[in-house]
Amino acid sequence: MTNYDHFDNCDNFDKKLVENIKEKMLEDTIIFDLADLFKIIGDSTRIKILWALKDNELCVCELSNILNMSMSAISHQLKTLKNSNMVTSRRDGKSIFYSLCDKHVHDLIEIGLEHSEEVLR
Amino acid sequence: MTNYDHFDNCDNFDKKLVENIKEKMLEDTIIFDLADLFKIIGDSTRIKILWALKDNELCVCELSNILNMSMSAISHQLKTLKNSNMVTSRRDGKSIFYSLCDKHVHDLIEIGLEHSEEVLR
DNA sequence: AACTCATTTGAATGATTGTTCAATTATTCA
DNA sequence: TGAATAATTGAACAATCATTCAAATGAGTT
Repeated sequence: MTNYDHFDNCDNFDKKLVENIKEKMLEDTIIFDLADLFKIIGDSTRIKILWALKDNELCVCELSNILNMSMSAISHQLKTLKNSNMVTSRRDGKSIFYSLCDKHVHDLIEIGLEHSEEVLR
Repeated sequence: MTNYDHFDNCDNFDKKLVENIKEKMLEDTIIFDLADLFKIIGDSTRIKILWALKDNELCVCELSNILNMSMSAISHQLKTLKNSNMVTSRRDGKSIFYSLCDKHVHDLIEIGLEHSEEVLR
């Protein structure tokens, strides 16, 4: 556990400000959860899947056709999305239908869309 | 350019629905920009940096102390944040002060925080 | 000018990740 | 039961990425 305390001595180092910011820093568990959340939607394939599932439930075969990707690739990504509680599935005969778990998931993408133009210039 | 058209023939394949979703799919450029945006804030170090810069401008030395990481690591991350137009810098003497480029950046993290508890169970 | 301070840079490393491929499971239908 | 369909799985591969280390830069100081 390295402690980089040899870096607390630059000329303008504002000890009070730094301590204040340290106190107000988010807890590590929260930060890691938050990073994980953004990591999940930080992939174009997964964004497409979530966008396709916006108003419909779809089977792997249909998603594979919509994204023009192999069913295996889609299935792997659906598993990731399921592990993050973003999609659920239900079996109907031979097919398995996926749908959004939570409206929050879609909201986040919408909000990202609104901000992306402005943030990324 | 593989075309996975051998996947458009499962029993329940809803051709109309699939075509409809394809039409409403986001443009690729938009999806990639959006994925890039989420990718950038999908890292705990960068989230901490952005959170620390919420209300203050800070130099690399201070950030290095707040995150307890080497200045080199911080500097590398600041560079990616700068390339994504999320932070700016200004030199003052020997130090270089970084600050948030845009309120949208911080908004996105706040929104992610609100949603993360509900999305991630 | 030489010296220190604050930061940046580039190469190297280990870790993670998205997709492919081949094999496997689970269900339906004949 | 056996064949066909729909989806999942795990290993393998290449690509990307965060951090470290050592060296280099640029600004202030003496």
